[in-house]
Amino acid sequence: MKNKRQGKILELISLHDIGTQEMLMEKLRDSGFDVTQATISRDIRELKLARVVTGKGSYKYLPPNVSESTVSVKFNGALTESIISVDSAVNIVVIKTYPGLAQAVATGIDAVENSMIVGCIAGDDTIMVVTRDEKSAAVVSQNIKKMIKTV
Amino acid sequence: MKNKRQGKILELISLHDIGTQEMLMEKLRDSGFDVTQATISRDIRELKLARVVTGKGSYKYLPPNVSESTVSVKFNGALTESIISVDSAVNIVVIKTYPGLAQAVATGIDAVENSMIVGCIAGDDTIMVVTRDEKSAAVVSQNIKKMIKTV
DNA sequence: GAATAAACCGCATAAATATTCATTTTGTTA
DNA sequence: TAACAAAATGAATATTTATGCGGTTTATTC
Repeated sequence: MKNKRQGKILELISLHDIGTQEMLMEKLRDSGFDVTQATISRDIRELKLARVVTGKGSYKYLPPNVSESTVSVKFNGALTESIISVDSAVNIVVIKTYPGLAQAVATGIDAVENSMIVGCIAGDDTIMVVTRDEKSAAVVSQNIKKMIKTV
Repeated sequence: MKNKRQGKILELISLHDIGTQEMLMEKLRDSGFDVTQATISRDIRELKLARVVTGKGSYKYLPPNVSESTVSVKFNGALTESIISVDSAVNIVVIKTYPGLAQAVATGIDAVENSMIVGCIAGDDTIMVVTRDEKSAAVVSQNIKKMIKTV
């Protein structure tokens, strides 16, 4: 029963915008699954669902996605050692590397997928990272600097 | 104050595993931001953070996932079929393509001359289009997305 | 089938988060 | 600067979510 119910939960949240466990409970009951909020809370933990803020400012459950796995990805030491300097202006972070290594480092930055980073482009020894806003640029720049230091 | 604080929040959640707003409140206070849980709740909504279940079964705040705001499409048009996603930040539009195709697509974008576009450069799989201002970036980004969809 | 253990789940409640309302702070215009 | 409007915030509280505990069901082994 539990498996079917959890399958139904995944189906429901992908079909509708469901913002609370109570709302989910009602939908589940419509589908013949008569459970309490407590059980749904446990299901959500087991399914590793995320509760996110939508564009409209309301809340919504989402299936597990890249967000979790991507965050754990870290730079490896070799890459951070190729970085000479990091600087930022407005919403752009500029990273200088030793000649020919920019592509490799940029690949690493792409791997550390981060919602603050819109995208990045690399030449031979320079990388430009476009971030969502000025604030993000500062954070990203600072994070990269920290990574350099800890290596 | 609010902006700095929210920037700090982004920094804190990217550096530590923060599972509750109360925990975040303590870290913020350590950093000199003396605010209440209520304010943090509002910040979280504004920053569109997500609360996700970690691998260990605990909870954790994360920045919003890129995939939410990124349009990823696969289509069968001449140039547009090589485009994976379009996004923008401030006055820059970033277009991701399949590997090696960025140059070709960029040539197409240059061809579609537009007074809003200052210029663009292309790497291997990423194009950056610099526009006059923020509004232009939104328009250009929107137009490209439409081109992808209508093909 | 009986005995035992493990998983499941509801109830009640604790813990965490969101929101209302009143106040203060900040920004704007004259 | 004064007067006003808008934004930001805290305190209290409502709402939502997580969990301890005990009962029940399910699975396993004899």
